[in-house]
Amino acid sequence: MGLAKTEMFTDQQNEISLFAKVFGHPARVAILQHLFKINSCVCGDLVNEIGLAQPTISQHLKELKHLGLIKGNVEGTSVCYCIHRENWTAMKTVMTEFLNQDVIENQDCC
Amino acid sequence: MGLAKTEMFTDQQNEISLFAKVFGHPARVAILQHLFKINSCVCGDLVNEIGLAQPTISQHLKELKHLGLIKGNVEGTSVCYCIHRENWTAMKTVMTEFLNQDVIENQDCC
DNA sequence: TTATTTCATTGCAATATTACGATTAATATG
DNA sequence: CATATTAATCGTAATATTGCAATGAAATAA
Repeated sequence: MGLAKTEMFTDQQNEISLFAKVFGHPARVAILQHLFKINSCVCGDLVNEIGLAQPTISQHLKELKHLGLIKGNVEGTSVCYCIHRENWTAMKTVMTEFLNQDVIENQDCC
Repeated sequence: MGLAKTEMFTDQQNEISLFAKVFGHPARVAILQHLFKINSCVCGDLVNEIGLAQPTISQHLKELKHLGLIKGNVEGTSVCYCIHRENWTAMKTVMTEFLNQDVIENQDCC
């Protein structure tokens, strides 16, 4: 049914999977890396930078904004985007805790 | 259309998105957390533990195994699963580098 | 006003994902 | 042997995702 049964899982598990899902497309990874790299707002050149059509980029930006990872500000006829640093840090805490579950060596039994 | 244009992105960007995608479903997050929690192999009770049907769990396990994050070993009529700790650590390096991009405060311009 | 620019939205086609019933394969047990 | 147990695979339905052409909305420029 193409539909995750979220009610069977904890809020934490659903939150982790939502953050992970938004990173699950290379275009969104590329957009975020570019925003970090220029370390300020980007106005307009993301379409040239990434190489997908303008409506496609706009859709990816919408998803990133919906999760709160970026901010968008209208600036004349263009819109400036940048990382939402507070929310990024909060997301990082959640994801890092998941990734850092104890990895005890020589406990493998398979 | 329904298909990511991976050839437009770097290997690193594609790798990050592949790891993220597998974490993009709460059932797979729950499976991994359970494997870490018991800190050994689990034989069979994942279906009871997670609450989805057996073919569904089997499919999620297949994806985790395909990415190398878990190991499966046949043990009589059942199969034991556990975290592939080496590969988990390698994955963690890639993901942590992505998450830890510099977050410099007071640089926001929007 | 009439372009022009920039980005969002709509609508659609192609593909992917999720879930599970039915079945199969493999091993164990009586 | 026959039967149970366990998990993978097949097939399919429902839904989600991706990508873009066409269009729309809002601000600016001529």
